[in-house]
Amino acid sequence: MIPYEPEKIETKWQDKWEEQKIYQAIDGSKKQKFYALIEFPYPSGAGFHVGNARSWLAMDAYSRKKRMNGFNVLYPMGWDAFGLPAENYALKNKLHPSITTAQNIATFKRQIKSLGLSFDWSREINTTDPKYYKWTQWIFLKLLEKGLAYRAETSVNWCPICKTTLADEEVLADGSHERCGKPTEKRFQKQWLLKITDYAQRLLDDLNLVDYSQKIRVQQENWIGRSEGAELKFGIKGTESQINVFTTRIDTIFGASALVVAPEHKIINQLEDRIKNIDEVRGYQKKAKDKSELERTDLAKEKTGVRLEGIIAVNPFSEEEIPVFAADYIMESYGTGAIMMVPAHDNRDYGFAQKYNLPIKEVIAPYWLDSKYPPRPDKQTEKREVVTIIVRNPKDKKLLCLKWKKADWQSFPTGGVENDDPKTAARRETLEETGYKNLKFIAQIPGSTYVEFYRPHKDSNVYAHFQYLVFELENEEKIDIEKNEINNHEPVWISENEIESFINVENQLFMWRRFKTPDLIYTGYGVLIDSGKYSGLFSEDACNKMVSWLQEKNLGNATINYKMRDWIFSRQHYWGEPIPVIHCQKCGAVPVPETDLPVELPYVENYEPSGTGESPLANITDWVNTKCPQCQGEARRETDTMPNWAGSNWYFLRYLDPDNSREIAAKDKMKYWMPVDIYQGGFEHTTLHLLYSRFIYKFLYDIGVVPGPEPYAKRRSHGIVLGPDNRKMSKSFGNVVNPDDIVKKHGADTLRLYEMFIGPFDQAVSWNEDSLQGCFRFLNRVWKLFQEKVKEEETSKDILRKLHQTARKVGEDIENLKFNTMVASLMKFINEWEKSFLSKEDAELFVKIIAPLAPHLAEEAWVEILKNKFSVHQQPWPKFDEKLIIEDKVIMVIQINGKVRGQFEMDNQDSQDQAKVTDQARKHPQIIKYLEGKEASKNIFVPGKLINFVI
RNA sequence: GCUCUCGUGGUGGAAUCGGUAUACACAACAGGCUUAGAACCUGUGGUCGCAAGACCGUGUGGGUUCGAAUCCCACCGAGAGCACCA
Repeated sequence: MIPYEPEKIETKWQDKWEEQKIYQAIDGSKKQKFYALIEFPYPSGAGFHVGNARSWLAMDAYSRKKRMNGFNVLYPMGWDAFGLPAENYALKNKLHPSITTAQNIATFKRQIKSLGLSFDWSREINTTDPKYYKWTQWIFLKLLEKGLAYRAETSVNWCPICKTTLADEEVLADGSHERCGKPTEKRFQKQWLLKITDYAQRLLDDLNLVDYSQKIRVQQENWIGRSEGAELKFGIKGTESQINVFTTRIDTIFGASALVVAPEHKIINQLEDRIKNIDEVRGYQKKAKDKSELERTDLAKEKTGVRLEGIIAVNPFSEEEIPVFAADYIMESYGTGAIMMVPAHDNRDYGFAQKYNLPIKEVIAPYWLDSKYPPRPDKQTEKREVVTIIVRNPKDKKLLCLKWKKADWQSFPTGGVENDDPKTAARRETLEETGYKNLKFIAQIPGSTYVEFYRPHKDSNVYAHFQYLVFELENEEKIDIEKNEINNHEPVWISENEIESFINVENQLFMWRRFKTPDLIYTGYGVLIDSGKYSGLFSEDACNKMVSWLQEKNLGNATINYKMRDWIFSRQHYWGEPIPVIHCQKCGAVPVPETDLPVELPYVENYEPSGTGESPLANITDWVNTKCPQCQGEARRETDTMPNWAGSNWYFLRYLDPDNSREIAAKDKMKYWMPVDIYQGGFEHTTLHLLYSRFIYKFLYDIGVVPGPEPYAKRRSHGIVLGPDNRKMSKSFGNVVNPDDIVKKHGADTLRLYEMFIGPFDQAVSWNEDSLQGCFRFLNRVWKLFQEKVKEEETSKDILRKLHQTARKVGEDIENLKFNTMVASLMKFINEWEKSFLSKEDAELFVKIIAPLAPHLAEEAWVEILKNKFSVHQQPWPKFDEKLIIEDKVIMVIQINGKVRGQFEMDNQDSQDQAKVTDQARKHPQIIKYLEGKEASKNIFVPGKLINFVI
């Protein structure tokens, strides 16, 4: 037998695949296309690590299977080579970025080849190639033309170490720079911005057009952060001025005890003369401005503010007069930069109100609890003859009205303490420990599960929690509350519309009383109290009615706000695409004419950031000084460059037509290949690259360049690979695993197998080479089997069935990206194969299903051992035989009251027949003793699986 | 604080329209092969019991169900993302 020596076979086939170009995608083929995309890497100095490789390998297996399925597969690769890390690396190593980048790409390509990845290299792209970035610049010109790129003086994040401005997204939550980890500062500077906010709603809506995993979708939604609310005007007493306020909770307006504006708010300048303590206010403004990002995000920080003395706002609903504050917990950039403060129903407002001694007025009552249970030890419970509880089922929002008379409390079907059952007793004990003595009643709502009392947290409160109801409204018949002599034990469903009339009938708001003590703020929806004519309404209804009223009086309107902000598009760096704009004293910012593209990055010796806020390009006078394209006068080029996201926004289009010098890509090619069928990448790019590129693609769609509204039909993300120490693989931790070492030791196929087997593809996994052995062993065994367990005889029926079952499982698992169970099923199969043998034909089937995973071994077995024609990767994916998969014998399980008590084998056909199964099961020796002298009240039968006797 | 995800043997994990929990692999132990080691092969896998078998068992408590890792509620814990977002 020839031993398995991967180093010998792997390079041999890698060379042959390259030579024969078997992985090239064909433009405009008659075959159905399939575009599989992975995020193209930034070619870093150290080469890539096993974490990077994981998703490429997964998509490689996927692409290989799709090719075998008969698709014309495009699986391309390129280089996202612009950006800060390239520049930093080059600075450190005293080499020009273009040289180091080229070197790094060579390393990456060597590594990629050694893993046997099936990329189509004829379409390789590089974002730093002027022929490529010509089109990055072209897109910018189009954005400029449509008014989606603009310049504005903005507060930007500045990193004093890297001497550059940063996007919000590059600053971590603690205010440090994502790359260097050092604190950042705020600076004001003229910057280019892209109006991604114009696309906010479409970016949100069109998530419906694509298949993204739930996690990605939710994160994008949160990032866009749509919130619906109302904008309304508060008048300032004695002036014509008004303050615009945005709120999502207009239903709480009767509880507003102040207005709070951002320190930068324009009202301060407007009414400067009226503010009696203007010096104090100015001082506060200055202090707020000087605060670093770090201080402003400090959670433990107490809220500060300053009252605008002499300014009184008027609540348009209650006509109450309330003070106005400026505070830095209000963001100028979100909403209107002003809020109404409702301390009783907002945690931040509550903290602020306590500090400044403002009234806390509750206007929303939680409505699902009645205060009767349990009696508060610190308060006299009101005596009432009738108690009503309203419970809202959160699922379908139906409301249940329960009413019973005091006399009947003890007669509830279950639960009264009077007739303690063990569970109730235990509950009462728990309650008594918490300080509630003399408990009289623990009522169980009929049909619901039970009423549980517990201490929620911070041992401040005890409140009652009712488990939700399990009833369904069988018919929607209306119930006349007044007439209905409500049966004390029967629940009565009422619809939400009826609640208002119900309240009127009862006219008893006591039932909304709460358990909470005032130091816990209730921020949810509820029933309005102390809110004038809106009292008694539910929050949702109240919001609608209040907005209508505002519209009528022309005081406000329903509005929508987004958290997402415009995208700062300037960088003060050398290693990026120059922004194609010329600044002329006469004409202003003039776009470079399309015919002059690309604006090439000049070669320059000294490319260190200037640190003044200007890019190093500013020093190259003969490049900077130019003529204005409009007036031909003296002018200067824009010296800022684009962020590294610019080149990656649209790269997937360039793969379709990488050498096109007339357009981004030919229309027919885009029409054929787009959209990307599956886009696989890291979860960390969900709100950056993924959202940005969707925006740019939509823009290109609007100007008629691309054929559809969404670039990626399907997006999945993979879990990151952590180092053996469970930390993120990073050079600074020294836990980076280089695939080269593993390839050298065990071969590429072992690495490929292991990366898939290590754990669920979408979850984070830590690298642990213990089970790498198992994968190597597996391949050795497969190798041995091909040589020793392939015979010129027909495969036994049993093993053939298992082979076809495995083929089905492998195919399904690849489609569902469940690579770990795919490997497991292959391993399971060879455990069977070892006990038997396969015919040559069936061995070939096995080679095909293992080919996407272990392409080298499969090719060697296909060509050299089984003597077939090159290449296994161009064979059709095997069809499993439905009939062969069906087992003829099945194991039936016998349960008594749901517990497994025995099992027996029977014919698959008979196992579908309840009578036959019951009959056989009754005769089973383990079962007889259970059934003796007893009658099974019913039995549950699951065809082909089990029978359950209920005694 | 908010949003999302997750919690199963010594370990990575499998099983979710509710139906035999622990597939597959690693490690460990025992045995075989071997001068020896490596490699390879076989066996074992919660507790009690000689055994048949019984009982426990998927973070905790409760519920629904003939039957729950899976569905519902609460709690505890871990991870990720966002964060003074009105």
